[in-house]
Amino acid sequence: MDTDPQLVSTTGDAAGTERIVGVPTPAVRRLSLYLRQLEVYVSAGKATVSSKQLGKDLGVTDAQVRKDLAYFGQFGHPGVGYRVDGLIARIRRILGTDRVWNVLLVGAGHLGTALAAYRGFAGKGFQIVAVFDQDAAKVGVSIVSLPGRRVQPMSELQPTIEELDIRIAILAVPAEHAQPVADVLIASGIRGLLNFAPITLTVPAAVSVVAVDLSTQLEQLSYRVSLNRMPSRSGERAATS
Amino acid sequence: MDTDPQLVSTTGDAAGTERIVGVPTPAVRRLSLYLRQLEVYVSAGKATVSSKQLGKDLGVTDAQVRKDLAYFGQFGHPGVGYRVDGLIARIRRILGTDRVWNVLLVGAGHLGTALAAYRGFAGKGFQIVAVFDQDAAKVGVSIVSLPGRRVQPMSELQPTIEELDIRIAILAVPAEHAQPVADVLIASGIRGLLNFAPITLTVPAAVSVVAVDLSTQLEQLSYRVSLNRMPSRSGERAATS
DNA sequence: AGGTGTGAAGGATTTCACAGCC
DNA sequence: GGCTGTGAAATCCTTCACACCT
Repeated sequence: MDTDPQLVSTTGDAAGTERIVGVPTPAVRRLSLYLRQLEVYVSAGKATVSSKQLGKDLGVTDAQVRKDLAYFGQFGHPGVGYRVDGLIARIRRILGTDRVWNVLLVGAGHLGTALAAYRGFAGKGFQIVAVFDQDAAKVGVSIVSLPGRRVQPMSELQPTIEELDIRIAILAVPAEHAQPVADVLIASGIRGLLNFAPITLTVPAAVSVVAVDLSTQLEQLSYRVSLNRMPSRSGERAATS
Repeated sequence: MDTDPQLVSTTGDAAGTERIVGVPTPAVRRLSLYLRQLEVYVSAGKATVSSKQLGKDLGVTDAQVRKDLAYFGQFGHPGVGYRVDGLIARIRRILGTDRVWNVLLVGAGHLGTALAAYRGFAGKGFQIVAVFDQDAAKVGVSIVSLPGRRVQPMSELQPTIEELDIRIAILAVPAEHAQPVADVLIASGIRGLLNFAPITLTVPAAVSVVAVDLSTQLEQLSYRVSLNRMPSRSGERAATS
């Protein structure tokens, strides 16, 4: 058996994600979309929505919507649909965002500072509460949008993680540093990593990694656009992702 | 039949991507990973690699690697493995990155400027050649890393797209602007969109969208980390993505 | 021995279609 | 009439296992 306790992490998709009882990984991904759309309904004052409507707005079949939700319980009302408020609360509970997660960011380069300033996390249950960088030149720089906080040196990682009870970290460092930094983060108690470095991280089984490789995403676009160029026949639906 | 020619685009995953003859969408995603890893081998001076090795480095089975590649042709040599250089060339050809794509960026905010400065695109076949913004205050600002170029007003979109033969655009604008901007881009000839706005874009069938929603990615992490908290039994592989 | 390519088997996910409820 | 929840069927994707090559 070559079952290392240390194992690999790939990009974009859960290659070996521990899957809970019978819930398909894609269903969990769609849950986030449902939530996002439901929040649109709230600002539109819509109190209730059917699987058909929700599916149409998201490019998914109505049966898919119902199945996905049914994996987690019975949230709907026959003849009526789903109560928007209630469903939002249920999905947040499922995703674990019915509370606020303190998030740590490593890497105060261009991408890192953009992420630190990103307005979208608040209200979604995530708050970047600390920023670290290996580069002494960046340490001490104050963080816009985090009044009073400054970029900290890596030496302060462990105490900060413990003090602020941080479980999730965003990795926005150059590829060469990503694995060693990940190792330190994990040793300091981080259980989930959002990795922007274009490498495959190797992490223990108890740690989750979600990878965002921008070049990889553009490659997928390139592939699809190249296909559409001289197609056998044009599809009837939009490419999505 | 309610088959609108206009249809929806979702996040993360190809909900309705036109799929070519028998190639699973996940296989195409992995192609990008294979390519990335093969480039690592090149800098390590490795001339040849087996599906077993490549798979191990990426957290994928060897059979999966062989299957994925076999969808596109016969690239390997029994008893030897795959020639690294040759396979890189073949995959680039398949993904359409055996040439350089001119890419346009809309949105010169925090994220947009970070993307414009991102070093990783060059060498992957992508070059950001123009940056646009609706905000008059941002227009005219010069772009670091694109000497001589400045942020242009939306009015110059169409001529620039035509002049530079641009097919792919990155959307880094606020959610409210994303759909209208996408519409203009498409009307001006863009065929592929990398969308960072947290909304589902509706686009014609001939246009491809790849979506990157940062909050959504964190939600997936939140879900997995929450699971690992009080698990029935700890898995034996790392969560990946 | 070591390795690819691939049909066949096995699993996972999606879609169908319908009973039951409002 | 409209809508959910859900077994069953269909489809899609991954893994097995082996013929064949070097």
